[in-house]
Amino acid sequence: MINDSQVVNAAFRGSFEPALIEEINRIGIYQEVEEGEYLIRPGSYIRSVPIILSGSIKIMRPDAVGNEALLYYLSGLDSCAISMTGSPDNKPSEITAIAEEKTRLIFIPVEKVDEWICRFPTWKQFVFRTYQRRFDDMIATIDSIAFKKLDERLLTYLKKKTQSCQCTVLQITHEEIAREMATSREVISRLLKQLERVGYLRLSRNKIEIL
Amino acid sequence: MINDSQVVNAAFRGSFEPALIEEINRIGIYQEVEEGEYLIRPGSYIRSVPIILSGSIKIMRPDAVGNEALLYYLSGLDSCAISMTGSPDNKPSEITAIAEEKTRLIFIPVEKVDEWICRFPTWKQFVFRTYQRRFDDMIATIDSIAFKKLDERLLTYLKKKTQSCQCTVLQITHEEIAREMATSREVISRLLKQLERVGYLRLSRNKIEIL
DNA sequence: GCGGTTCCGTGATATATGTCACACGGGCAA
DNA sequence: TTGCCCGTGTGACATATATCACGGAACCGC
Repeated sequence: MINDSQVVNAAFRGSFEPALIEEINRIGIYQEVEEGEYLIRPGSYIRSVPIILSGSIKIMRPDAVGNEALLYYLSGLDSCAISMTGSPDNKPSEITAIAEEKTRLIFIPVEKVDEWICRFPTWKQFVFRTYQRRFDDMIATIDSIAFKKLDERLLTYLKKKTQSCQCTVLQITHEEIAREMATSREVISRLLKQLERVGYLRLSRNKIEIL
Repeated sequence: MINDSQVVNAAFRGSFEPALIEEINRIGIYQEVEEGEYLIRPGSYIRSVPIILSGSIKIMRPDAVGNEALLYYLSGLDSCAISMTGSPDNKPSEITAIAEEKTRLIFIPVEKVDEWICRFPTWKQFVFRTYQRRFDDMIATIDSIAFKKLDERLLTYLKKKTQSCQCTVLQITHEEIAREMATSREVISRLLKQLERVGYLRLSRNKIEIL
């Protein structure tokens, strides 16, 4: 049985200075979430910032009528930039965060995020790198929605998914893919079937096997 | 004739502490750009961060084959978050920044952006607020591309545009709108005509008058 | 005014995507 | 076994957007 601080130490060693790791251990709140669990819902207030130790989280943007668009995934040692800024105007969140698989993370209160920036150079670096990555992700998302056709988007979606779970068999329904890509189930079914005919993958119930 | 430091002082008074304003005056490089001028092109390296004093800048994302998508606008006291992170890996820019009108700005070298964060609390606030705003903008952009039809997007486009220039007459061609919205000229012409028939605006060459 | 250029309007048509309707099959529970 | 959901496959059709083709209008330099 691994205890929390061991996990934290292992994750951060090499990235952060020892004093910072100690602070994180002291202040941070360790948590494990199961696949499908919600970390953030739109309307909730964000008072602490999650850092992903292992597993992965998907960040989605829901609209008013039940659609959602996938913004980006978070995985090892990433964090959610949106929640970083102490949101001085105290707006509620506009996004949803859902665990893609069993995920371990540690929560840092926003005040600390702020405070550490000046105390620990590696933390400052971390915060900025996180922002940068999220920007790049969002730009990539805009790119693909604005310029690509659905079949191409579906392909990159499948690629990212397999990368993030490190496997070739996805446990997922067409319906769910459709929601994440803000389209309809039938369309995804058809495109997947096409990819199967081409030999790119094999389909079965609740399962997509990439070849 | 107003000199640079007067402009800077006027813009920042109230937002920044005097010592910081003095630093900005000492370090920052003041510049004026005319409408249509490029500030950043994809492929160029960003070594300093612009803060807009007056006027406005649009930030676009070009793709490989000549399309572009509008990411967001910058105006008074905004800054471009993308360029803020000293980009330690030194990647070239992936975006384009173009002046929408005659614009005054001041460039801060990236090292200073970093350094000031710990020296001046209001600067830290400014940097984070900037990130936050850009995130919100990008999410709004994704929202509208993913969920809205073109006619609705066109409407919000026109609204933002009139807001940003503080006027009801837009000097712009259908072609340009089309490029910013990543669609084709004919489509925009048709939709605009529709809006004219409905009495929402009046069209003439190079000009759109909102009613 | 004239010729060229840029912008705009608009029909016809193509394509991509969204929607509806329904059938099939597998699993699962009673 | 029976019946029922859920996920899937697929045809038919609706709609939105893209593309092509053209003509005409406004403007610009001479």
